Amino acid sequence: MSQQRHESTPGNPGAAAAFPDLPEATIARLPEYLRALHNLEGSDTISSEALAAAAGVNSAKLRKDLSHLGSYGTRGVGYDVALLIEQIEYILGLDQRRAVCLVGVGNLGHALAGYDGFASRGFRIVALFDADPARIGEQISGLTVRHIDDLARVAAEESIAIGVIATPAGAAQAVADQLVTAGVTSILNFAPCVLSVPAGVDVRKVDLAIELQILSFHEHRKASLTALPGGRAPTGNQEAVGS
Amino acid sequence: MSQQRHESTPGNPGAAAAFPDLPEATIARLPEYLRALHNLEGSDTISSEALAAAAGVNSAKLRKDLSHLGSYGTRGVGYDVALLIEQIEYILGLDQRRAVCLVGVGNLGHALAGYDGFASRGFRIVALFDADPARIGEQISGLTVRHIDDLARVAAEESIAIGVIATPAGAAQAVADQLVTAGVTSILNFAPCVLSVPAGVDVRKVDLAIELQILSFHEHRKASLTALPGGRAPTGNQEAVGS
DNA sequence: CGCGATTTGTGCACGCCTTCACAAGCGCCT
DNA sequence: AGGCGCTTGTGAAGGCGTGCACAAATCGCG
Repeated sequence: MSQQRHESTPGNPGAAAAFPDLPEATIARLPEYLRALHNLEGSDTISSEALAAAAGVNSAKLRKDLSHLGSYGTRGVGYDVALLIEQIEYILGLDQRRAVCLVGVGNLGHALAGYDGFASRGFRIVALFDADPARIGEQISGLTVRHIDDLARVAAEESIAIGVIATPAGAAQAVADQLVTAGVTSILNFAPCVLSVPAGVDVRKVDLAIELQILSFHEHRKASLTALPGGRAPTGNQEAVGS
Repeated sequence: MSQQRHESTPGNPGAAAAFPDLPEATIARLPEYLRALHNLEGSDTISSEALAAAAGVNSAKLRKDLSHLGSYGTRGVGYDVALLIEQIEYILGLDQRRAVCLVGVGNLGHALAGYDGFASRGFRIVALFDADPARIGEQISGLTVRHIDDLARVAAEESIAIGVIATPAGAAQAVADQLVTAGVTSILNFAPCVLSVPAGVDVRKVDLAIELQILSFHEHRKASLTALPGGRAPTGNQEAVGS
């Protein structure tokens, strides 16, 4: 897919030693490994074959990914589950339980605010914002919706570095600008539009409709293949987003 | 990230002519081009440079992508907006307004059921299912929540080929099995787990927490770089999921 | 009609990622 | 202590995707 880094990655040998720059593809898989590992707690060690199966990837790929983190496996035995969890969580910075704010408590934002998958995997949603005066003050999952103009103040107080945009597309760029001004340096964008941000700010985009459209393409292709003389039903895919 | 096709792609020259097999990376970008094009309706033609900017990609990449569909541009002029929209929608199979069902109307499923981005981009959510008896009969966005056991019957009646799973992880595999049995051949999975499906069924996964974890990694990296002597603030990323 | 400006379509080279295959290392059992 | 089986870690090859740079083609204008 289409992950890319526009990073210049300047030569920085000191930093490289302290913080190995992992391939982007590897980083995208680490959370998957972590989830699989958490399901395996109780086991002491696990082989690359078993962990790869649990994470839905090739075992060679898994070993290469983990080798980039250092050697946390024992030949003939496997990987130490607890140690590996600790290492991956450290690399991903999850041990800090980062503060996250969410802007836009409409249909989707409402659900995200209550999504317990964030809390259970290393994040704290600490503030909700919206521009609609009618929504200010509303209580959602123990948080009070605040006005977007309070963003800068609250972000500073709570040391918020990550922001989630769940507004309509039309408002997203303005919100992104406000987030950047407030010191946020990572943005997860659910609005279907391209955001323009200064260097040093990371943006990841999730577009729910795009995923369906990709599936629709494969449906269309499957249908046109089976409809043709000599056409064969294709074998299945298992794809993951994010990467 | 980690998009991959486990497709065997058998030699099928007849089908290849009728339905060119596009690179997976290209397919993942087509929806993005389509969205940008819809924002440009009113213009007659558009250059690859302008469209690429609107879609957030490189212009050479855009031209190469579109060239895979055939020649719908005119040198010296640009691409015909209306024609390109029509072509991309055809390739993606969106002109059929595919029926989609959603299983799991909890926190996230509720939001997805009401998400208008699906309807506005070529899909019809025609049925909602849940296993919880307390939820059966509930009205959401004009649809009635039905029991999961009705899935096979409804799927056949409505010709549903795409299913969305928004259940807890523990229930996802069982739901996937039921979807497959009901004839669904494409699944969009929001549950944080790996699904096992037979050949011929496509699965795409969206894990909201994973996206945050990837951002967290970059935050961690940025922090460790700036803290080091000689460390430099890195330049910004703009990444897209999906592909 | 011819020329220049503009934009598409693409050959090519480079780099990243994946996958295979195997050497190196570890533990257990005798 | 030695050997055997198992698993990790990695070298190398191949494939895919990206982006540059340019040739080919079209339009408009004089």
